[in-house]
Amino acid sequence: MIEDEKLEIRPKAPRAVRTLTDLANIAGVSAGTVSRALAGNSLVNTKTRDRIQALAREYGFQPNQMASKLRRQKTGVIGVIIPLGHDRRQQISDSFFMTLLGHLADELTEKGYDLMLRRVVPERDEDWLDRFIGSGMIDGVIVIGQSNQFERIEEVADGYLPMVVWGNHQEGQRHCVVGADNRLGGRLATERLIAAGATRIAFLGDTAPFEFAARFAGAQDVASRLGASLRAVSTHLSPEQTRKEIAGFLSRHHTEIDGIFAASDSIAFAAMQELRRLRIAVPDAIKLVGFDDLPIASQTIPPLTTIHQDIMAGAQGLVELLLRRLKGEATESLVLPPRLVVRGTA
Amino acid sequence: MIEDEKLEIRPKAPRAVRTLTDLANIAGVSAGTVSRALAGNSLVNTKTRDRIQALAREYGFQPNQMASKLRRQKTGVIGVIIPLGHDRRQQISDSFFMTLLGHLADELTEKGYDLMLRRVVPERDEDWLDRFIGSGMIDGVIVIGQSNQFERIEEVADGYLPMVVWGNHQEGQRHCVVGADNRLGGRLATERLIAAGATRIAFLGDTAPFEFAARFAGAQDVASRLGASLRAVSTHLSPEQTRKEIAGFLSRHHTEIDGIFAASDSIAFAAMQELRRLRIAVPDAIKLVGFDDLPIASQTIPPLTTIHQDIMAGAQGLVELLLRRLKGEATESLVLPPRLVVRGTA
DNA sequence: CTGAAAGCGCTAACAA
DNA sequence: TTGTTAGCGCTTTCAG
Repeated sequence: MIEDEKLEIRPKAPRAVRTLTDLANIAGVSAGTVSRALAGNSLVNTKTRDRIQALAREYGFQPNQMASKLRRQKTGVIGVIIPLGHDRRQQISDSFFMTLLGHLADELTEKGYDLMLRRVVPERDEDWLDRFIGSGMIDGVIVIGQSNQFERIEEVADGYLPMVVWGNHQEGQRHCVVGADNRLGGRLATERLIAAGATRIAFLGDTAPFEFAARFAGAQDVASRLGASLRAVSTHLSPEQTRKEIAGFLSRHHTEIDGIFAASDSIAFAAMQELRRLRIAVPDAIKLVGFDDLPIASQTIPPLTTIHQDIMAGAQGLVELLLRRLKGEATESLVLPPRLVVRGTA
Repeated sequence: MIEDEKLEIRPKAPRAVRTLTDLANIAGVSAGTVSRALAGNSLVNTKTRDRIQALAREYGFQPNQMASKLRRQKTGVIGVIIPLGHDRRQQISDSFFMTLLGHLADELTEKGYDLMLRRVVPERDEDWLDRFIGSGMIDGVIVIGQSNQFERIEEVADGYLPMVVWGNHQEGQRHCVVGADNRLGGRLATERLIAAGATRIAFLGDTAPFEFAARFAGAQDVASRLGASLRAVSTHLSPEQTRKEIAGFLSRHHTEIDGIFAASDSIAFAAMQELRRLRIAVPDAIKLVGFDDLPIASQTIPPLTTIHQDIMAGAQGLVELLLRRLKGEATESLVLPPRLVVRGTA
């Protein structure tokens, strides 16, 4: 008899205690009570609660999240999606977006949410956003960058509240966005170039994405007002391609300009390198201003004059607005003030 | 009567078709059939399958993943966890890790998995890894960086197969790791410094993490063999703190050295900046070699001589090994060859 | 304060 | 080829 019992018990031993019911049996209570105890529910006797929690720790028990999420109809997970729209591989602001992502992870963790990350190529999948939202895996979504998907995002926003987007704010748009005032940033950058003596300015960067378009628009505002000439040199595709296009433009047309407004720091770095290769002095022959203020911006030689974006404030804003939307509030967009950081290139 | 019926039906209308059963009712079949049709199960009649799929599209129906995952006992999600161990804020290789993360996202997506990201401070939560694994939310886990958690990871590896770690390979370790041969990288870097004329070398970086320790060990191998002196200048805590420590060391001791092996490119950049501030010529007075070969490394002035790590190959290796482990295979670790890239600093 | 019971929405035997 | 049925493991009324 004793042997039989052993034989029956053994097979169970290795798999330990996997379910609420397992633990309930050990504790001599019902599954419901265990559930309440583990949730810290005040309806349960303090003693039993402590006892069950101790047991759970002892057996390394953790409730199955899938079951819990299914039952409670919420997941505790926020989706973060990066559309790689106008560009196959990670676009220019890549480094910027990745830093933003890091802060988002910290911020969400602090608020008790998990983060599900997805990178998509919208061209390959029309329903990239609906699919993520409708997957039932996330309670809300943060979109990093509007890419060339402004319209798609607008459509989704009409029927789905818990979504916040990092990007540019357009007059009258329907989706909730957090981002710098790109147009103002463009103005600040261009004013600086002109103040430093530039009169013939080139804007370097893809003008298709709204963020960049706004930066260019800001540059136009100022250039036309202050009588400087401004031309857009639109780059395309991959970072390598961008680099080539910049190199091509500079080698052919550098004599026609005396100032560069780079749509991002990454582009500014590429331009600096090319200017150096061409032995064109920065800022003496050509002034240069970037955008983003990546950590590395202060470490180039000469250090890069650029427009600072507060990434951490951005991440906090995204999360805070999303949490409010999760509660059903319809929030306003948040436009963060950019700041000119004068260093050595203009 | 008719009014009553309306009143009962209305409230349901707005929420459209939310479950398999809803769609089954519309299609006039059973939930089981819908499930099979949507899964592309070949057991279902081609006609009904197409009809149901069309209906699903029409109504924008997507099956609830939580229910599916619970039922199938697998989630289709891979956890990616970044332990911030020896350091509160993102440690030195931050930029490197973030790039790795980007490639991981692409790689996992391609294999049909979703990615759940979590950053943790192990000191605050002893069970950081068990908790993630035991959450029931992920099928497997990729740990980015061993940080100071080598032992913890080893323990977990004993009882949990589907885990792969980015980091350093130690003789006889039990967890499956993917990473560069850091010791070899350290040797290559130091050989280069000495070949460039350095004889008194400083290693800059926190030697606590195994990856960095191995890089330092490689440096020791070479220094002792080739008769160069080598000292470790261990940095700590945050990037800002690191920067201060580097500045402190250099301003006090720069005359005592003629070569620097920086544990990462980020550290190398900080050192370059400080050297420049002190008006110490690189590479004339002090040679400098980094580690990682971040994209920006080629853009500093002078461009950084460094040890190249193939990040994409690393990401692919991590995912491939994990998928094999998911199938029950016990895989070997993967050690990637580092490569010296000679540029302008040594 | 605790137990019993009814599902959350889906999938996979098992029947038909 | 399709329908029926029995849960996956958890939470939460509703009783007691």
